[in-house]
Order: sequence, then structure tokens, then C-alpha cells
Amino acid sequence: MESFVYTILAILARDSGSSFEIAKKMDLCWQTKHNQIYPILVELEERDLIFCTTIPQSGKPDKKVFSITEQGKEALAKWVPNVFQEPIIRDGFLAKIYAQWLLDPDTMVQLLEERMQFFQHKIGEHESEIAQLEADAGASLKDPSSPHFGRYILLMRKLQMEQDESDWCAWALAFYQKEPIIQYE
Amino acid sequence: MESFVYTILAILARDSGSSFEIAKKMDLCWQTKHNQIYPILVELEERDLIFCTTIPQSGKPDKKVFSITEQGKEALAKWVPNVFQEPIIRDGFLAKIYAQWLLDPDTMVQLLEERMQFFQHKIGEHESEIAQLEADAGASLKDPSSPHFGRYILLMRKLQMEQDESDWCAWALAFYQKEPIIQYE
DNA sequence: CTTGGCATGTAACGAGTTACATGATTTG
DNA sequence: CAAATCATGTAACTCGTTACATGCCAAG
Repeated sequence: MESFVYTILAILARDSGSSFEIAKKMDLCWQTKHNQIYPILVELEERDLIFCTTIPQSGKPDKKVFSITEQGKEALAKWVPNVFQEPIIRDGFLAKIYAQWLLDPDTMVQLLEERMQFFQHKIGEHESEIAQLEADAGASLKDPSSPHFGRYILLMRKLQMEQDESDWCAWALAFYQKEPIIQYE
Repeated sequence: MESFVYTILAILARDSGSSFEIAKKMDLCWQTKHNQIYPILVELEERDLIFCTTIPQSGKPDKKVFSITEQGKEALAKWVPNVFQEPIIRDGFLAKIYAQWLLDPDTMVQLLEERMQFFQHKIGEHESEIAQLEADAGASLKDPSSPHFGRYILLMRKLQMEQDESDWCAWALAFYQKEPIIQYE
């Protein structure tokens, strides 16, 4: 929960945005559904760590744009050097791999191909986001004092991880094709 | 939850074990605390997907060894080709990276080094587990019809992922050392 | 002699998801 | 003209963690 709250602050520190926009950016660090962030935003506003500007819109409900306050930035900076955070990973697909010996090879091949496609799709998305960032931010991307640097290096990490996942699928698939051709390690 | 339950079944399909032993093996697929598995084991036993042999022990509470039933194997095999499972990742460290521009470089360097060490430690653990597996199972490790194959390829994947995480930390650290020497991509 | 691992569980609480409610605008 | 995306939120429910309870054995 703590990490979840500070992820919102970290996102708002880089750029103001609506609850909906925040929700989309969360995925890179902390997966969640948009519902969860509404009550937190209220709480953060009460604690003066963020503030909200309401933009009236015709037809739609008002758009609420949240921004971080100086206090918010301080709270965030104070949290960062705190206790070590263990990453949480839960992946049902891996249980399926664990149980693969009970299944026919065709099912497993299909499963692995589906997974590979999933990551290939993600890779495409992240590649275009990086290209966008490069176009927008230019050289500041590689400057640790720029607010874009963090997102940039996280995107690069995600991309590499997804490439690895995809490579691993290819490697695993080779075992079912009788000819293990791909080197992995 | 569903994936969680089937992960238990997948582990028991490979090898019988106590609740405690299951809990330790869960980490590779689905991180959880041991408390959560006790009520599930009761439920699975009621549904005849697993059965339990109680071994009396002096001093300690009885050791309960759980094994999968034929019905359990069938249920597991039926689940595998089911709906695609999206992996869940939540990592507070990444939020810290997101917010890095608000912090002094020293803090970030320390954070990255700590993270790197964490993964290096995990790599060591998994390497010795793989060596153990290779010694125990030999050639059957690379045979998709062996019950060890699944765990083997999952361990290889974990190892690669952790190596990547560690490499990424080194890459990110280079930005703070003025000389980005490491190639990543 | 204390920390950590082995070993099993329950109860209370906090975190996270699903379903529901509502409605405009854009894309296929 | 249906589905997806933008957009905001509440309520009910399920999932997951922490705290508690108990006790042995081995290593440092």
C-alpha cells in the first residue's frame, strides 16, 4: 500500500494528470485497477501532498487534474531511501509450465506461442513509447536530473525484460521441436 | 486465487510434501505467505484433489505430507489450456526510480547497489539449485515429459531475469558515474 | 544463548478486484 | 451501430498479510 501511494506521488511529481491518466502510468511500477486510486487521491489531497484543479467539461463529468505540492515532493524524497522493497511477482502461466509434463506437447506449444505473442505486443508498445519520449525530451532523457530520466530507464528495463521473456519462450519451444537450436544462457 | 490453488496442485504433482515445503516452492510462480495455504489444503482435500498422510513426530506437531490424487492431476491438466493469465508485477523500487530526479545521486547509487546485491544473492541461490537439480535428475531435465523439466526451465528463466535485473542496475549506475561505459540493449 | 530454520495453524485486518452506475466521443 | 476509450466514482466481496500462539533443533 505504501509503495502504491508513493507511486502515485512519483507519477504526479513528473507530470500532473487526471486519475485516469495516473492509472495508466501505474502499470510500469505497480499494477492496479483505476478504482483503487480514487480514495487515495482524496486522502493525499487532505494531507496536502497533492492538490486538484477542476476543469468543467460539457457533457462529461468535470475533469480533475491533480498536481503534487512541495510537501508532496518532500514526503516522496523522504520515502525513497527507506526500507528495501521486495518485488512481488505472481504469474499463473508459470504454474502451467510447472505442470507441463502432464500435458500433451501441442497444448504447451500453443501456450508458449500465445505468451510469446503477448510479450511481442508489449515490446511494440514500449518501443513506440520510448521513441515518443526521445522525440519529446531529447538529450535530457539521459540526464539523471531530468524528470524524464526515471521513466526512460524504467521503459528500457521493461523492454529488455519483455525481450527476455519472449526469448525464453522461443528457447522452451525448441524442446518441443526436437531440435534445440537456440542458445540461452 | 485460481492460479494460486493450481500452483499448489502443480507443485504436488511433481512431488509430495508438507505445507511448509509447498510454501517454499511457491515463490518461483506465485509469491505468498505460508498462512494462506493451510485453508486451501483443507479445501483441496475435501474435493479429493489431494490426500494427506500424517507422520507422527516426537516433540513436534505431526508432519502432514500431502500428495496429489488422479482427480487432482486431471483437474490440473484441464485448467492449463484455460484463459490466458496476465502476470502481476508490483515493485516499490521502480517507483523510487521514477522519482529519482528529486534525490541526490548518492542516495540513488546506494539504492541501485543494494538492489544489485539483492539480485546477485538470488542468482547464487538459483545457480546452486540448478546444479543440485542437474546432479539429481541428469538428462531427464531436458526431457519435456519429465516432472523435473518444468521446474528446470522455470529456474533457468528466473536466473536469466535476475541477471538482467542486475545488469540493468549496473547500466543505470553508469549514468551517475559520469562515464556510461556499459552497453545495454 | 540467540538467531534462524522447521513445523502447523487461527483471527483480524488491510489491500485489491469485480460489479454496478452513467455517459460522451472516437474508431472500425 | 457496436466496441473501445475517455472519464469518475461507490459498494460488496475476495484475496493476501500481519499478528498471535506454540515448540523443537541446529548453528554460530
